[in-house]
Amino acid sequence: MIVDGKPPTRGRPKTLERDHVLKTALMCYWATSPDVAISKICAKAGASKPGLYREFGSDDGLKEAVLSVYGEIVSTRRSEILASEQPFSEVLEALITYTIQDRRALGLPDGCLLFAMRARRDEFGPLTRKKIDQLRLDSLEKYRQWIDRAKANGEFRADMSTETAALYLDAQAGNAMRLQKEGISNEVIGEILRTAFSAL
Amino acid sequence: MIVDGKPPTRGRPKTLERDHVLKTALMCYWATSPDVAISKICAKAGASKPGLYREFGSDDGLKEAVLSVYGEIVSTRRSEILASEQPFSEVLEALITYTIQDRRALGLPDGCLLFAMRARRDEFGPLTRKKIDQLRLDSLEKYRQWIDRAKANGEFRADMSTETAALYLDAQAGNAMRLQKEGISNEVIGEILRTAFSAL
DNA sequence: CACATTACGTACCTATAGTTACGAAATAAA
DNA sequence: TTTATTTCGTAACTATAGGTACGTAATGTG
Repeated sequence: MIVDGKPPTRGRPKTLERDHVLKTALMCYWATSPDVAISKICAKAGASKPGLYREFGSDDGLKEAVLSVYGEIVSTRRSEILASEQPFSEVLEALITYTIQDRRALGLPDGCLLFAMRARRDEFGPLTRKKIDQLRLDSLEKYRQWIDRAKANGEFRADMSTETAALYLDAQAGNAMRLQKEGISNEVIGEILRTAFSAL
Repeated sequence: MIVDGKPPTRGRPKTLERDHVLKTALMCYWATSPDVAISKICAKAGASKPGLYREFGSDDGLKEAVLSVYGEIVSTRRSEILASEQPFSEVLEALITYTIQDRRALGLPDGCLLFAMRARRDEFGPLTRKKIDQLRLDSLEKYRQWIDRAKANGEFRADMSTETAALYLDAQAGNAMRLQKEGISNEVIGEILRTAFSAL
């Protein structure tokens, strides 16, 4: 069988749609919890269990792959916002807007899968744990760079360490996502975020 | 067998130490996660499984009972702090001191069991869910009362609704407990709390 | 003493989790 | 067509979860 420019390969052609499975698992984890059983994901994705294991190796491997996809999306968007050359306060406002967007209207679950999984880090396998840690470090690093730039511009108080400020921003974002998952309205969450950011 | 002032009762005397089991379960849940299996709690407490089920009815019942104990302790201490007649800012500082106390030095696990369980509310049975909701409502109510008193004294900005302020305080406390569980130092957490509270 | 009563805990039950053995199916190469 | 190769998915396996049936032990009562 010839597909695209790939050279023809021997053996039975693969039919498992990796991306579809990943997206299915992502939505399952995100909408409910990362506890969702592999069997359920298989059923929802219309894939067989051995197929999943061939592709991802294990439950741990699947979760790692899902987090890679999810982390890529979230991290990309955040980088775009933080890399902006706008004034500090406007970037803050953009962060708020992004955070409290109406996910339901976009067909997305409330809350943030990454924060949900971070809260249960120790329950996962080594691959997932490593991915969680990496995404967290990446996130903090992006915040740090942004804050350091703001400090250089005199837009950020010098009496707060960059590290603490990054932790603060990350914590407030996590807060917002948890409140959203608990059903608090986005307006109130916005008010809370603005209050928290007004301290910077 | 005659114990205390209780009238003698027929049948084999009960040997299961309810309080000991509750404390054991509490520490298990708190130190790791509320996922800890009943069998493990039995082993740690030196009790039999049927004994546990006779006493608490189910996994759900045990978790509810544990939350009752834990909630009572936490809520009592918070009430003491919030009921103080000290100035608003000093009560805030007392809240911070209480929040970032060195739990390890007291032989207690880091973090807060209640916040940990709230994050996973939907995974529990009806009794536990109800208890979680009740404790959360109690907590918010205490914050509201305190804020309203502060407003009456002119110690709190009038442009923020009491409801939102209560949510804000509760959210910051939850944040602190999660950061503590993640291993962030209490000094940094204190700095973050002071920053968050400085916005009020 | 025998009896009614209550709690005890061993040894099981059922359901479900993650995981895989293995024979069948589908392809390219010989 | 046959063979080598690769993937397929049914039907298992093992471990562990929450939960309980039931015979036994320990008490007060008559």
